[in-house]
Amino acid sequence: MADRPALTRRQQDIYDFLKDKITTRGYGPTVREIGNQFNIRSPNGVMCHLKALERKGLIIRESHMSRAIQLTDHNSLRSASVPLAGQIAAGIPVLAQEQTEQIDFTDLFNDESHFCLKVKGDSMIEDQIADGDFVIIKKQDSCQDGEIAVALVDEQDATLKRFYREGTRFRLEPANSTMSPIYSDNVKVLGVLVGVIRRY
Amino acid sequence: MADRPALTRRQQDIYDFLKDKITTRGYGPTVREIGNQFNIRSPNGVMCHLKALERKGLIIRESHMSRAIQLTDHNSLRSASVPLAGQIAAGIPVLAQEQTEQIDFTDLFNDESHFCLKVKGDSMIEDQIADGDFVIIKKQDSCQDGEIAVALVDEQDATLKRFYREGTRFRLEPANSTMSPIYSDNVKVLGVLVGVIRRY
DNA sequence: AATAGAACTCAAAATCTGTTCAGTATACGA
DNA sequence: TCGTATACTGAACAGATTTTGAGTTCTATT
Repeated sequence: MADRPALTRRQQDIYDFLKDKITTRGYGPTVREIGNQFNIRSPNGVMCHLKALERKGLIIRESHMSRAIQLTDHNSLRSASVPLAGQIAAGIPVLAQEQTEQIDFTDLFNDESHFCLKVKGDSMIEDQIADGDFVIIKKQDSCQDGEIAVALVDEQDATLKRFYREGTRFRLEPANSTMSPIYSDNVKVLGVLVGVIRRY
Repeated sequence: MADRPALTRRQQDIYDFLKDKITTRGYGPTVREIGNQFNIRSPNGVMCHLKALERKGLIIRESHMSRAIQLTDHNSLRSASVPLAGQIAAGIPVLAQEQTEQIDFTDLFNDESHFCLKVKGDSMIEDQIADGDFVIIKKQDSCQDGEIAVALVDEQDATLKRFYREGTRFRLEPANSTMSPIYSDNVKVLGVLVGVIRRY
């Protein structure tokens, strides 16, 4: 985005404080709260900094309104979204010049219904799930045949596999032709795969 | 989490309004702003709702402080993080009973320096990047040999490949044994791969 | 019919808050 | 040395804001 003028050490500290309060608490500090934090006894001492931050484009304030401080880059830290620049391919690649679209991944990050597991091993490699990947699992106690699920086998071992019902027993099929399926009568589904995240 | 008492229609509307303001603007509304939004002429009419929401555990307020409304589930929507429940493997799987750790993916979602591309085709399939995956690219105009990068070839075609310098020319190598590398003198790096996200 | 809770109106008090005005001190480049 | 920017103190004002108390209306329940 726009490159902003350099901040002084003090201004940076205050900006960080604002950001922290807004993101972790949900509302910003008052002028006096900031002063209290940094041992500035006069509200005007703080006003001076806020004006500097606004002048330099880091925050936007609504005048005469308490705590009405917006961070100009608030949206970038708010949700799990990134600009979608287009598609990219092997033979005929496309890269949109200006990315207008934003793609949102917040659905993968719902604390209530999802959890995350780090993958160990290559048992799902043919489904492009590699060692070290993080899988996002939606909690549910059943799933359909063929879905990739986290299942607890014999009340003991949890594993990520494709899930199939075969009469009374279950088949847990790895996506790796060098491995064999697990068969068991005692399989409990913990959740189904809804996402994969890999970091480089 | 804890299941909360049911809200009335009105309370739900007001809660949604609070949530919207806090997440999109960075600071919540005042009692009067809420009243204005819902045509409640008296601040006390709003107070009544806020007290109900606090009693039901959806918000926490600091008394006598303006806009000092916290959403109790603020953290769950704030950042791109999910509980990390442990590791999961083929042979010897581990699933932590209680997930204490939270794993954070916000680093992948920095609007300023990252962008996202949807992958088309199977040219990187052997690196477990499949058709339809989203790749997170960190903007930079150079990269090291062997890194996976988005590169513009002949000022025309952008492509995701492993990047190698070979004297004056460049080699862009697909991770697919059925495909051949691209060779060109005119290659411009747009960014390097830092993450992959797949949704099911 | 009586009771209770939700959802308000109106008015007023007690705080909070942002803002401004008048100065002070320090560092830094011209 | 002068001017400028940063970083404050202290005091005071005007307007915002939360909170409370006293009632009213409506709806659903008993």
